Amino acid sequence: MARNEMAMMAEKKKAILESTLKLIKENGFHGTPMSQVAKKAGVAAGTIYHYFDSKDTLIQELYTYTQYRLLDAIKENSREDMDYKARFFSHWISRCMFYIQNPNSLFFMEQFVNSPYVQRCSKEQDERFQKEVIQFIESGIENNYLRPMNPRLMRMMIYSSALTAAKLHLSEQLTLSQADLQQLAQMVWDGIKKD
Amino acid sequence: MARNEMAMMAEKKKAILESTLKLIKENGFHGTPMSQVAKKAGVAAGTIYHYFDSKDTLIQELYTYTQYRLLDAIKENSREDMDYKARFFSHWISRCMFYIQNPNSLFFMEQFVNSPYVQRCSKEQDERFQKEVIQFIESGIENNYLRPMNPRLMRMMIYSSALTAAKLHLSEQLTLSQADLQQLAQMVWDGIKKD
DNA sequence: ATCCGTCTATTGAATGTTCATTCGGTTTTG
DNA sequence: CAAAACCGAATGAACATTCAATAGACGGAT
Repeated sequence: MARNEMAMMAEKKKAILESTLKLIKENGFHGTPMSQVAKKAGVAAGTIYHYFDSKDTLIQELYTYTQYRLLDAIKENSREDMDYKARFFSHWISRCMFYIQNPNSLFFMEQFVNSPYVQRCSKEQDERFQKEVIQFIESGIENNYLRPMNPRLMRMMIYSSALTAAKLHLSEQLTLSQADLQQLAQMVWDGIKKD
Repeated sequence: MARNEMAMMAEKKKAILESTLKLIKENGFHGTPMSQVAKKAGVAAGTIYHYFDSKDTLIQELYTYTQYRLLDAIKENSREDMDYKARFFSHWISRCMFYIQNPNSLFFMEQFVNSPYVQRCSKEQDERFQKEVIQFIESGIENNYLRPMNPRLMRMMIYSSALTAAKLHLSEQLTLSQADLQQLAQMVWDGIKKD
């Protein structure tokens, strides 16, 4: 069993991260004591401190972990051979679906980015996550698909609409079908496209 | 000094609310002990409990308080005699400006709505705040200004874009001029208008 | 194959701190 | 003078973090 040594470790660390995610969604940053995280993850309280320096660190890492899972989900559905509009639709819908399918992640991220934690977080890391999307938007502007506009601003408009749609789907009974998502993506597209 | 009895009381209560707002923006829900709130508000810890049953209640009331201030700010700029598009622009820009001018409120509200507090909050109250906007949107659809679409969804799209723009303005150095706001409102309008 | 020593992973009770809330008393108001 | 507003030290619970002790894994020596 030499080879799953790492896997075992990763499993336990992952269990801690996932438990934290779920508990924070349910009870918020406050209201989720380390003791509960430990219990839910099936480890002792002390074990958490083997993997994370502190509660703050745990939460910071949880944010990074969630970001990666979101990016992976988006990339999975995108193909190089699609035209620009199709790639935009794919990106927007993937993002929205990820939020819908991972409500714990959604609420955690939202709490995180609006909390003082985010200020303690490195800017560089955030830049890295943003870069790809910004470039995609910039190329859209250059090639006259999109109206000329600050790419960061446009990026935020795209993000927030996906986020909002997902929240609405989750909060109320307003079930969004695949067709609804298409319509929404269309709406956002109409807002940012050239002409 | 008979007449400002209420005013005095209100002043102290208001001081508590405002202090809480500021501290939560800076330190989050956790990280703002009642003792600090008291200190910043210039009252004793016990006094807070004269006005609010508990910390939870304080935060709930703070949310309501903030909602009212936002609504007032929006109504102030809107006139009955404007045409539909102008009223939409006014609403969107007022909302965005309120967020920009009241960052404490913005971050508090965002933290609140993504926290478990909101679930303990009465649905009815939220409905009441929403009703006016929903009606405005419904009338827009009926009169063929807006594309037919679930008004709640459309409302969220409008909200989130204003919110997002304000966040961007506050977070980065990307200063949004009045012209930028106009352009953004235009962009949202293009997304929701008929045709 | 068996033992040994070392390193890592894990445990959970103990520690010390922080904080929400209480309450008996004081001041202010009408 | 009675009621309301206000004070702030005291209380007790909750919590993050520590640490001494245990268990397990691995490599190398026999």
